Amino acid sequence: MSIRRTQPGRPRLIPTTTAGPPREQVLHAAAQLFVTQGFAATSTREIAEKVGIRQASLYYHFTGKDEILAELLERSVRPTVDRVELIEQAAAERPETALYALVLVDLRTLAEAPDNIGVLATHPDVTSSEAFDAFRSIRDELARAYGRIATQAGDPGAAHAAEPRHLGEMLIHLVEVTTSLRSIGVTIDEETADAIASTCLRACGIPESRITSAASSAAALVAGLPASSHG
Amino acid sequence: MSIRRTQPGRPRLIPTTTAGPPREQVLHAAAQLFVTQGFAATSTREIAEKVGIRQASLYYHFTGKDEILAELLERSVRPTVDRVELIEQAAAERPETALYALVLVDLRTLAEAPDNIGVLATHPDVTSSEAFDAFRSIRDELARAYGRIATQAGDPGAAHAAEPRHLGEMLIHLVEVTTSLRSIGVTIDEETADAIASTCLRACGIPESRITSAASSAAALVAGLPASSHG
DNA sequence: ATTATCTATAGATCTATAGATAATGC
DNA sequence: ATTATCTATAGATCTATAGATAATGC
Repeated sequence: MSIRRTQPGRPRLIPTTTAGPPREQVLHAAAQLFVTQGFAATSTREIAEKVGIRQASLYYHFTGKDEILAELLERSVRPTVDRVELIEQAAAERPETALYALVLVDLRTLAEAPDNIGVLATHPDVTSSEAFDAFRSIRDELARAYGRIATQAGDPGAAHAAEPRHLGEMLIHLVEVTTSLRSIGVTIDEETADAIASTCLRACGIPESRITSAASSAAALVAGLPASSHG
Repeated sequence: MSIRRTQPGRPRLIPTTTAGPPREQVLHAAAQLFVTQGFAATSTREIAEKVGIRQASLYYHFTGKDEILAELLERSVRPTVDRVELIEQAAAERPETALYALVLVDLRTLAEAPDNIGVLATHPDVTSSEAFDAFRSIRDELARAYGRIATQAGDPGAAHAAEPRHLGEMLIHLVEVTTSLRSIGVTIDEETADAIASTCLRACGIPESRITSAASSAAALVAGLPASSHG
């Protein structure tokens, strides 16, 4: 078998050092810059420089800067969204187990996403531009799922009984501590994940005894979920 | 006593409708735009338009866009920072009371700051540009204070014993749920503040009984703090 | 004289398009 | 022919400065 010397297409001025398809190289470079500097503050020229191609060459792979970010955003939630329906089915019987499981799954998604792209969701560029409406509605649906499950799991006639929507927003925020920790170099191990998940349940007013049992049954529930279809 | 008809200086093309000194008008308009769209995505022209002056007129009040954001950032933490030293003195004897009090003070600062400017601290523009080094070092010192107090208050030989710096970062993040809630229209009442503060202590591994007593003594401690010197 | 605006604009971007070029694939 | 780059650039910004102007204050 012969080794392919070069790729189709005009060669780059600076030969590629990174592996992988050019589109992925662009996403990776853009992610690093967006996460650290922000979307609006990052120019297409910077992205191209990081990849090692000319600024205009980006437009062969993407219709524009917006499309690059849209793709990164989508990837930062897909693994969670793919599992949320199955988890919510479990909520009817054991809501606090479902909540714990949802938190674990979301934590893992954020912890494993390349370049810590989970932070992008809270960047103001994303929350203000229409270009990311599609992502925002996905994330909104996730927040509502959090709110529904947490409302079922939480102390029923308690004073804490916030609106589901608010509860959902709060839980999403708590889970995002993952991205804060990652950005200062902390790796999220299983113990940390359990501490965060427990904190989420406590914030919903769920008593300790139920948290402990939720933790073990959630671990089983998560282990039983099918892998995400990355297509 | 006669009413002053006009102000010194050339009149604006569009007569001012908002009260207050022009510098404050600029800060207010910029805050609204920065918070919703982000710093990099907001042009000086947009700020000027919102104020009702010409773009170039901004530069009479500020040396540039950076200075506007720097001032807003400073205002978003000053009330907390002004009180942190007194609170930390209390930590030597009753660390969990001090931690609860610090969270309450910080929550109130974020809840009462105009235009929800507390969100700016996490915007990527702020965390990446050297122009805001001064703010970042203030906020860093606050995070370290959180970490020190929480480490004193937390379960001493527990497995949770994270590094003080990480603990501080986590607590800062938890408190920032305030800005998330404000941005979806929730007003932070006393009950909500207590729920958040308790959650913070729980996340540090402090048992319920000590949280309850910390809550009441912290309320007294906070009430006894002098007002911030807004100069 | 001082204050706070205005007009006009230089110079530096930045995004996206048009069209050429240099590889491989058939 | 197809693929993936390149060069060149139009057009639209955007920030900040220079200098004029129209008020009040003394």
